[in-house]
Amino acid sequence: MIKIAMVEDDTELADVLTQYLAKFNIEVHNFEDPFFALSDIALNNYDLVILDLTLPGMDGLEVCKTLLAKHSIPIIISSARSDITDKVIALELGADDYLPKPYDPRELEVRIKTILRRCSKENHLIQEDTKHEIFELNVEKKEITKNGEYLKLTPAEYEIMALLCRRKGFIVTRSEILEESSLMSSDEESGSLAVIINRIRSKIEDDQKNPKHLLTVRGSGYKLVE
Amino acid sequence: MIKIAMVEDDTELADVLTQYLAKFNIEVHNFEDPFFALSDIALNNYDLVILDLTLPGMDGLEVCKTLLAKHSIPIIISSARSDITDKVIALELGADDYLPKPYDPRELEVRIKTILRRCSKENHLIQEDTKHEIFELNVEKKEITKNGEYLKLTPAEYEIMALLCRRKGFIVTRSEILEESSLMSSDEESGSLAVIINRIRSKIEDDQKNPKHLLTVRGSGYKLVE
DNA sequence: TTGTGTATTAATAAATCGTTAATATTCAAT
DNA sequence: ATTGAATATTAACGATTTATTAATACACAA
Repeated sequence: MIKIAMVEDDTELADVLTQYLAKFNIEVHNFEDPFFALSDIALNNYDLVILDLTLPGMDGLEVCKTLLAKHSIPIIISSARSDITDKVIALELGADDYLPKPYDPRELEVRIKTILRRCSKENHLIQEDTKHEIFELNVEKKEITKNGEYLKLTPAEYEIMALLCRRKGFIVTRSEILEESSLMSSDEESGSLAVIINRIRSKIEDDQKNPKHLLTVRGSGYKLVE
Repeated sequence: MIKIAMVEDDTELADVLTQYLAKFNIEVHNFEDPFFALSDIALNNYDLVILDLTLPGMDGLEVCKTLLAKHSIPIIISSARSDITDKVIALELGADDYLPKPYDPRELEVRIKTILRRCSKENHLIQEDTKHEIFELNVEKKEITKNGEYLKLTPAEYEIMALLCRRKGFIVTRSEILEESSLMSSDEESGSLAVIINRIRSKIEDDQKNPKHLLTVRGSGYKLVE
């Protein structure tokens, strides 16, 4: 479970993001008030902070500075201010990423994962006890590996597999897959999905007839387990 | 035993919820009068507050504000007001969840459990003395484990087992099971239930002939014990 | 335009799972 | 102990969901 502190005054946006990220096993606590956020971050162990720069009453960059000074927690800056210097300043200060609004929640999810991966790699301690993941998704490279070995997937296969990877361990419904995948017709009744799932299995399962990783949850959807 | 303070002027609804939640080992004390509620909450240790916003005489949001200021108790807001701003305001204030009326009692039960789990995780102390449960239900993953081991259950088996888990230690009548399970015919006379109970036993009991966990309470129903 | 790679469709097969029914067992009341 | 009602067991059935396969349509790049 990834735990994130978000500092965002647009509660509606915060709500959307919270719900979206929950699907990917990311728990979001939002704070409208940056001071309250700062004190809570001091108390609880968050994995990451998402900080909106356009806050009322306080300059977001100040919050960022304080955070960096007091904690060694990864920070993603999000801002509607088109001012390019903000980005530069934030990154100079030591923020880990900058995401101009508006952005796609999926984009945010990817960045979060990327940053956490990077940070945990920097942390030798954590690197040690990081369990060996069988399936690894590299969004930048558009690559999925199984035990380090590159899986040759077609675009649609990749999209489905990537979604399953991101939601590893959790059920993904058929309609969620169809909605997410731009490459496939969203027709629920079409058999395409089953066909592609089948092809993925032939590529990732040792015994295709007895899947150990890509499981079907009858009546619900599919689920990738390690 | 989970102890909840409910502030709800619709006593009929309060009654229904109280009875429903009692089945899941949740004790509800209802207060029609918010001021009386506030004083009682100060005196007794409740685990959570369910607060109706549409109260007569006093603005529910004021109650919410007072609660948050004086206690660190989780709050679920419930309201018939369709006004979206209420939700936003409540969550901004620091309420933990918002449930628009009318809602399914089952929905409420799930939210209560979720919030308490989340809050107890934040509390390091409580996290320590959490006892090791044999059977664990993960609603999101649609997964039930026994001593950490995944139980492979069919949909109907899962539904029944999930209900038994949620009411762990208490008797669940046959008709309650049949009502709850959408997958099974609600025909009381059908023998299906017995068959499925039997199949569950074969999966969770060490000695199926002498069940230690899924017990039948002759004349009443079934009961899951650890 | 052509060819290769890929998604879709459709038709069939297979697996899954709740139901039924027939029989056995258990338990409590008399 | 005997009886009757409640529950358990087992196997077979059939409806539904999912998998498989092959044929077809489509898109994109050479």
